[in-house]
Amino acid sequence: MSFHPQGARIGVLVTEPVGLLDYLAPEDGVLDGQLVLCPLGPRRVIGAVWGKGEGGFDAAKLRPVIRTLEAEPLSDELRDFLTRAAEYTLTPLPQMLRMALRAPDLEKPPAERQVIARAGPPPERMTEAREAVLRVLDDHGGAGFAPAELAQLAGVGSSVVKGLVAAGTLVQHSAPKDAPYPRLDPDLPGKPLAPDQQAAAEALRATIATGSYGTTLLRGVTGSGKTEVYLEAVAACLKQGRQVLVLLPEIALSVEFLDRVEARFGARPAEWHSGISRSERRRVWHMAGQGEVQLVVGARSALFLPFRDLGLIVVDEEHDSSYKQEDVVYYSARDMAVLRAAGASAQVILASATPSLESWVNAASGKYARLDLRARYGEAELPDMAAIDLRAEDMPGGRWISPTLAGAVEARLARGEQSLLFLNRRGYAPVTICRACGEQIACQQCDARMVEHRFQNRLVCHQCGESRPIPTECPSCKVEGRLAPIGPGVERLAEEVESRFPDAKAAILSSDLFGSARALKETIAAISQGDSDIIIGTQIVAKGHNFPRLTLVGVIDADLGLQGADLRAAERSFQLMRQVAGRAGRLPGERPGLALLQTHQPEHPVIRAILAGDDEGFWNAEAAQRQAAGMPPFGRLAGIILSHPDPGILSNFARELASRAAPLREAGAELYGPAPAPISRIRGRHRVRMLIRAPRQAPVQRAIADWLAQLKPPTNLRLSVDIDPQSFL
DNA sequence: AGCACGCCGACT
DNA sequence: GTCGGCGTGCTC
Repeated sequence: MSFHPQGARIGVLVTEPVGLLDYLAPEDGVLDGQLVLCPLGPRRVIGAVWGKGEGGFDAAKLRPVIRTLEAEPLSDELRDFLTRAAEYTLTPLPQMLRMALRAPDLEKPPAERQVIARAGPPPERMTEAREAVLRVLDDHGGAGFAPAELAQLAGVGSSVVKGLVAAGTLVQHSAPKDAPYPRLDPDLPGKPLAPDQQAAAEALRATIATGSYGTTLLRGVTGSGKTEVYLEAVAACLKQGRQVLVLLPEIALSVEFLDRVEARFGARPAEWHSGISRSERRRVWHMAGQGEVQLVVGARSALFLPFRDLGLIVVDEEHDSSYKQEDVVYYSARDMAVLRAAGASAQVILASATPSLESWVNAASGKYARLDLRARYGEAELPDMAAIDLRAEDMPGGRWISPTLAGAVEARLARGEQSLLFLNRRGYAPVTICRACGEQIACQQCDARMVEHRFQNRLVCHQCGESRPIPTECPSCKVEGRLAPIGPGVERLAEEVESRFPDAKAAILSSDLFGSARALKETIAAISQGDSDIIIGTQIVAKGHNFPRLTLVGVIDADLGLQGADLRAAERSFQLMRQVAGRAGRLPGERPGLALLQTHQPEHPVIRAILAGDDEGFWNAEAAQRQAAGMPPFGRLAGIILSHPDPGILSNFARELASRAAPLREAGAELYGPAPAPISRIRGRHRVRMLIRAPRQAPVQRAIADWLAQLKPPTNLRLSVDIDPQSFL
């Protein structure tokens, strides 16, 4: 971290897209990483000192930095991380800096507040009110209360406090508003651990002791106590005096988590997410830089906090798709955590019951260490599972419930138990075809077929939400009355249930059929009370609702997620099927629940793995398939999205780009597209996308940068690059 | 990103 | 004749 004396030429990274600019160091000089206020045209902007100046700019035109800001300089570690993250994600460095400077009022001096402290002897005239004030102060060890706060706690007016200050008993002075966080005590005893938890905790403590980088995949189902285990690693890291970051996918989880931290370490950690107040945000940011916060619990953006000495990052529920940011900057928090930890000589713990394939493969190859926790007592066991081979069933057209499944439903009806029929397809029919000309009605904006929603009497595009009334004549050949719905959605399935089980009470759970979350909740509550005999649902039923009398789950089309262009289809399908099947419960003293999967390919590896409850087998099969296809994590993908208000300009530019793919090919990468993006138009901007696939070791980022540098995009064209996209349909 | 400059249409 | 639309270009 070098020092630049006054008047020296320095490079300053500003958050404007212009990026690195040269300035003259201000009076008293500056350090690398220091935050400075700079003149930029008529404006004043914040930047970070980024080494010596480039030197290309006319020395006579250099302007001096206005002043340095009162904040800890960004560490070499953080600046290095931002640089590497920018290169990895192909994000402009200024935008990366923006993420690291997400604290309010950086240009202002540290906020202060007035606090009261004891200063002299008791006042000559003591009153009841004055005694109350002094008692409160003494009870709290003379802690720094604000005047109003103190008066309120003592149950007196603020004039009493003022009077005591005037009498010299108390003194009012200013103190920094950004107070350090209460110390966590890692020496408090943790919960007693079972032997396998103990062993895992010991292994994690050993990785912390190395003081260097490493990543561990911690596998454990809900209830296996993985939180207790990684809290032991947190304790070890805190004992070393290093900071810890715990990333959680949802804020909702954090309240419970904060309580657990408090129970374990005696105080609450700092929080960082979109819901915290301005002043709290500022406090966390500054305290992270000063090393006055030991543990931050946060959303993915917490990865960009200016930690002084980060020793451990825990990514809880590492497979969660919300870790992949897909709006302003495209990045995967899991990958960025590893990147940051590598530069900070910190450890990473990826915790999950169902790890992503990426992490699983990294663990299998030895790149990550791996620890497994078994389920604890009291966990629901998986139901009995079996496939129904649809090729061997009598399935007349327009029917989707096989005789075998129907028989199982009848049996539950007879016993007064509930059945769940799962079909992950909203609406009545996914395809509407013209029997005269063969036309399938498609969305005009998207490359997708319109889905009939009979309750709303409309055709709806599930990509962009466009809808129109159901026509009676074919939009292509204009023939009347030959349009026919093909295939089932939950609404159509409900129709079949009604005709086959006329005496049963059925309920449909589909996200589009409820106006509000509350209406949905009420329906779910009613079902839980046993109001329905047969529940027909899309994937919203997978989300952990508990239906106590539900003993049968029938998956109408287990093949649905297996094919398709999306590379994560099987991965998601596996997790979804496992979750749905898990809804089938055991009644007290009865046999386990039953899950039946209707399929045309019972020998499919994914189906077999689901039936066998064989995670290991599934991930092996999935890994082999992705490897054969050269898909992630064995190959690399990048998605390019181009948008422009004018479709003509957009497609011309996209074609131009596509025709100059030589730099990509030289790096071993292939370019696919351009094709209309899944959402082909957003707020008046047309969108197309391209996909790049490359071998794992190929220098993709470099190749893409070279490729894009060939053409200057027309004004108003927006281009974003998504390295390692999660979905690319 | 802002902010200025600059070059063409509908108003006092 | 001017006010103002937003395309283009610059900021150390």
